[in-house]
Amino acid sequence: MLLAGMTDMNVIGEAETGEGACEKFLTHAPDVVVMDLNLPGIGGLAAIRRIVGRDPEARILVFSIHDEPVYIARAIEAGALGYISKSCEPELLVLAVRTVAEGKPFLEPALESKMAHLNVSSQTRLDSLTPREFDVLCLLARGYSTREIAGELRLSAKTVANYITLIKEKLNVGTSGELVRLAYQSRLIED
Amino acid sequence: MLLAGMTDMNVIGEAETGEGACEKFLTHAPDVVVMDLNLPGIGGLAAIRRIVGRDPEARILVFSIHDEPVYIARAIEAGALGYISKSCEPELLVLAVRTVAEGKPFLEPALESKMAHLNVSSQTRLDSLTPREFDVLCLLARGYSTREIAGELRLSAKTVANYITLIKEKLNVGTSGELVRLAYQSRLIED
DNA sequence: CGCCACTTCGGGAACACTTCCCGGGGCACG
DNA sequence: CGTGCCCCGGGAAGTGTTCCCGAAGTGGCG
Repeated sequence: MLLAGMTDMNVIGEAETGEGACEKFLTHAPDVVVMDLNLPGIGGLAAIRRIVGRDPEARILVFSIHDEPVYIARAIEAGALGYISKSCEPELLVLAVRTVAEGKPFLEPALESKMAHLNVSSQTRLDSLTPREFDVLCLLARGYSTREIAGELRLSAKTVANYITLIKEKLNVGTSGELVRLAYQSRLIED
Repeated sequence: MLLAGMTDMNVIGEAETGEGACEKFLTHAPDVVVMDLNLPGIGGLAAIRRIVGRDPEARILVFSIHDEPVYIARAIEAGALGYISKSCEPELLVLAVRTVAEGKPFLEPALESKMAHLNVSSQTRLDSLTPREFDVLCLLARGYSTREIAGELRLSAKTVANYITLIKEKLNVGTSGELVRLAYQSRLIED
């Protein structure tokens, strides 16, 4: 509603899944995309990568409840231009949309400070993961089974299983339980 | 050192494992046992049950870094007489030891209030677990593998696997990852 | 441009684990 | 003294993981 009230902009559509967002982007070619990270699992991040893959000029603003550095870093790596949290002031959202629409990066000030003194220790290890491995870890940490992750990311269960093995190796843990622990400690997950 | 300074008491020994504590108790028959919950995995709780099983009159004071109601409830259920956290005042520890030595229950005042308005919602489900199932869950949540749990609890890996299946059923989850999540949400685990 | 490294994706086979069903022993309660 | 629950584990079948492999795509670099 807030965005619809911006008279100089048109709301082109909404999507409930990463795939949907990607398709809508291709058909409508909007000036700016406001992306939620956690609609279909981690689909958000994957959708950003896919959109940017098709159109490197795409202007994507992430609008997420996650305000953890890990996610911000991943979103920017994926190709997002801006990032603000859902708890921000409405005016800030409007400003962010305008800024990103102009092709300029925008990071919510409150988050900027978080990024500055981010917990390097807990992040260094997660940094060694490739984007795709990170996607898998996110879902795994939420309690998804190998098969569910495969469905969510449109992969073969086989591939997911292989990824999980790789992740365990990289993070130097033996069980999926430890991965979930690590995810919690790295603030990949709320509550 | 603090305890050794109590002139009216003798420090009989220390144990590094649940088994060790149990043996030492049987050979020395001390007036009071100061038990750490998390020395050998969850061995603490199991050790309490074992000691109390041999000597229902055993006076056990739990001295733990865990100050969550779930643990306090489990420890008391296991047969502990007192419970104080490691963050308490030294004098309080001395008082607790004396109180328990007299066969009277002792609960650290700060923890008492926690117990009063404990998060029932998150606990109700864990309540349906039997003591042994709870032990398994605790270790599982810490990232232990089925086999490691078996080793820690001196059980067959088979039995542990069966327990895990039961736990998943009772808590209504499909994956071990979800169990770890639940454990975090129930404050079974720190960080 | 060719090379190399890395990422993404998945098949196949061997192995490990989970699930389901079962039974025995112990303990408590009416 | 049965009945029910808890604890413990075996056996068989199913499911998942691990390890090894190859193919395709991408990006850097001399």
